[in-house]
Amino acid sequence: MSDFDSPLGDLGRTSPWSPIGRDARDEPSAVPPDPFSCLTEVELFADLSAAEIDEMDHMAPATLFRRGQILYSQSQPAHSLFILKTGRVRIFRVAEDGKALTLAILEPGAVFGEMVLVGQRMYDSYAEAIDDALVCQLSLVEVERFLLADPRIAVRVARILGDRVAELEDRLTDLALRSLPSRVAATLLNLTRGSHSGGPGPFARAQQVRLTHEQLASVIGATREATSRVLSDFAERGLIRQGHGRIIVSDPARLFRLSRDGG
Amino acid sequence: MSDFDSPLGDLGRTSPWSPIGRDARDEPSAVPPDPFSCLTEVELFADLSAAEIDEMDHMAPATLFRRGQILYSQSQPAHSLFILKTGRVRIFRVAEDGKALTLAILEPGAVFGEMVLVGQRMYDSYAEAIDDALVCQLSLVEVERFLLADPRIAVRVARILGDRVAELEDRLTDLALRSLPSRVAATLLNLTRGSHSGGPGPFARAQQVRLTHEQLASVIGATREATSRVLSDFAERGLIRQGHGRIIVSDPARLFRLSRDGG
DNA sequence: GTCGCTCTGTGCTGACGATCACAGAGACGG
DNA sequence: CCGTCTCTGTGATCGTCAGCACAGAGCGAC
Repeated sequence: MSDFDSPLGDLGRTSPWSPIGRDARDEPSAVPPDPFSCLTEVELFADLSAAEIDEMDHMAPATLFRRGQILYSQSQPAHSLFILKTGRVRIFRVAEDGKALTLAILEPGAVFGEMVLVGQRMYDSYAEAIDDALVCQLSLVEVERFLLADPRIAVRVARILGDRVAELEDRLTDLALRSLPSRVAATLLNLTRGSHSGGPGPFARAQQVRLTHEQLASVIGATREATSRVLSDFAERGLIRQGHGRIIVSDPARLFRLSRDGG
Repeated sequence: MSDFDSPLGDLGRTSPWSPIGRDARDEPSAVPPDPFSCLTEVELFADLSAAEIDEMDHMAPATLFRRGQILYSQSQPAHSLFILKTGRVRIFRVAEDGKALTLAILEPGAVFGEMVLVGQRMYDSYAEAIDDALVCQLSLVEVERFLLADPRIAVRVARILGDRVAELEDRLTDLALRSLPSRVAATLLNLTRGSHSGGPGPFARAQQVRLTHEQLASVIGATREATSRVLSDFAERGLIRQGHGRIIVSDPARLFRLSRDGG
């Protein structure tokens, strides 16, 4: 029951950052006493009154997922809206051969599972905690009652989806038209600026990307090896600095030029 | 004034299906006497009453764009919502080196330029008439007054954008994880099913894709030559039949298998 | 410390697809 | 019909990146 019934073969655990071998056998711990708000500071709900937020908070239990745990998958699809409180979550898909592509890396304050809001199922996608992550869930029923009825929120949903469309179009053209070095550069810049996700931070922190080469490769759509080679090159040229599991962008301007010149 | 002021170099007209050399120097003809409705049969407006539709129709002048004409571009961005009445339109982007990727091929009944609804500009994207195309335009001001205020419409906008997100995620994973033959197969299937776009037809016509290899290649994110080779192979295997500028899908089932097996 | 792990660097090989370069084949306009 | 265009087929070459294999490097645990 805890194993995937996905069409994936029984590949070794060497498969790069794909979910095989890391199922959710450990029950996510329901966070016991949590009278803290899941909804404040999240842009989606910015229009709600304090009373409304309060009411919804009671319906949104917080759950702690440990690093590596799967929040949902094909075999266990989600029927709720998620709000990421702390930690990071990645959304990804897996091909028949076990290779994975990361669709998004979410920071605190992000809302995901939005597809249930507009009646789509989330095709084949997985969500996994990158760090230990505290997540609030709103069941579909409440979501419909509260959100879709409210025009202000519907507009916000549209805006969020619009942003997502723009981002996906960017990534699609990058993948189709740009060289690997360009995509690495572009992705690094995105991930540093990416801390705008409605998070509580006043503005972007240090230009630091806390990902391994493997994780980054899965966002870019390339192998770990190729990505490592590009990053080493960038480091030699002084564009970035590296340290296990983190990459510091030291010359964003030059990286930006590189991302558009075609590498 | 009629030439692009984009960063594109002056490439020869050999460049594949990119906008160079095909500007909109011919003024689009305003269709003179057109008391016909732009909005009926378009799902976005399904919730409006007959009177409301009538009122909006008066604000949406129809314009005829000839095959090859550009409806908008970076240099001439659009600030309106478009409704495609007849003909086909493609949305595409162009990289610095002149290579283009087609983001969407729109059929009659499609609404585009939706990004203005949610406050984004349409980054770098072009729209071009594939055939002679009749298009209605709603200026941003009216759009805001009528649409965003109406919760029913806001929800529909969200739904359309949600569909678009799902489609883009599919294409992104295909491009990242699948071989060229797989993508060709998947794209052909998408384009035959794609005739559901709210068009007036009772149901999908013949399983026919009216595109040249070049046009298809630009959707897939590959070169014309590579695409041609794959298509020839498919034809030999009896999966499709070909005729200048059109491809008939004769064995969808086998194509579907091919699209998932990795080629 | 020292074992074990993940993370990173790097060489080699091969395959897929881009690129270049034509040649034949339909379509279309006079 | 005949010339011109666009569309398609196909060969040859070349570069990029995937795939594999392994070695060293940092980090945590005990």
